[in-house]
Amino acid sequence: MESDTTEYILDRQVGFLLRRATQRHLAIFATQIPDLTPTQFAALAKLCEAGPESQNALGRQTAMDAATIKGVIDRLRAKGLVTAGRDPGDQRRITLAASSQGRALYEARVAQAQAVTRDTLAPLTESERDCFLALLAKLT
Amino acid sequence: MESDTTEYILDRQVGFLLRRATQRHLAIFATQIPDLTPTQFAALAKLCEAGPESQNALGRQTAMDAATIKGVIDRLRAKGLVTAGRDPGDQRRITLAASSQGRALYEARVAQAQAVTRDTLAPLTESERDCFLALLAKLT
DNA sequence: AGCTTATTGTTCGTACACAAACATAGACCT
DNA sequence: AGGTCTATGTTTGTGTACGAACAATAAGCT
Repeated sequence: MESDTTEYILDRQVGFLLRRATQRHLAIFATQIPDLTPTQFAALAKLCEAGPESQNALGRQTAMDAATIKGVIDRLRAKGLVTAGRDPGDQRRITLAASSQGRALYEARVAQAQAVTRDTLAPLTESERDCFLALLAKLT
Repeated sequence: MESDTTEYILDRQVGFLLRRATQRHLAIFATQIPDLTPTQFAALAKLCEAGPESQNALGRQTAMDAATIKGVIDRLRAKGLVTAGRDPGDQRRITLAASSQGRALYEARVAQAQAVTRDTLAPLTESERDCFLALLAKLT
């Protein structure tokens, strides 16, 4: 039996499906939380949940490289949601913390953020959801 | 029993996992196919598999909006992989086709492109793979 | 102390991704 | 024919993403 190894079916490639699922997810996120992007929310959430941190360390925890986290933090600082100061013990470090405004906004949006995950997974049944998340986590 | 509805665990949100899985996939793609990006390859592949098409139509088939597909096609044209001409029947349309160079490059890379999907799904077992792809396709 | 190496943050260049506003061209309808 | 609606492509602006190169600082080693 000759299998069609030469045929490339775009719609069956993981990358393509991942891209489409991400597109849908981003649309859902933008609907639920119009005033923050997913990465901005992730950074703010980490600062609120885990406390002050250096910029690079925060980037590592939120899976953003140094160049990316910089842009995200710049925008959060411009919005007054995050404050920054030099670390007295290490002159290279910038210590970041959520401002009171940032914390308030975070707390006001957590419920919607959880709704985003719910809505994104809505096409799946309860058990499919668990299965999907477990498998997705393995591809990290 | 009080459930922690207020706690937001980043690492359990679909969006975060999708982003990380995508990051890993992009890294694998860049290793296997350094001379094209995933979107560029997708556009080229569609043109090779499905034949000439208008720019917007190609965008729809590859899940890119008009602004995005334009940039992708501009870069493919700059590399000489895609040729473009006005549609005689509809003066708005740009008819795109893979050049002979483009077709040759595509054929030389299909095997690697399939390896990308294989490598990306490598952490999963055979049956997990099918399950995952089926569920992922539902979130589209 | 002096040298080396690693870490932190910045900047630049490239490439998606989408919203919004725009110009042009077809299609349709009365 | 004239008017409306839709489709096609372009442009601009904002926001991720990442690689590469860089300066400043810290840490470790001899």
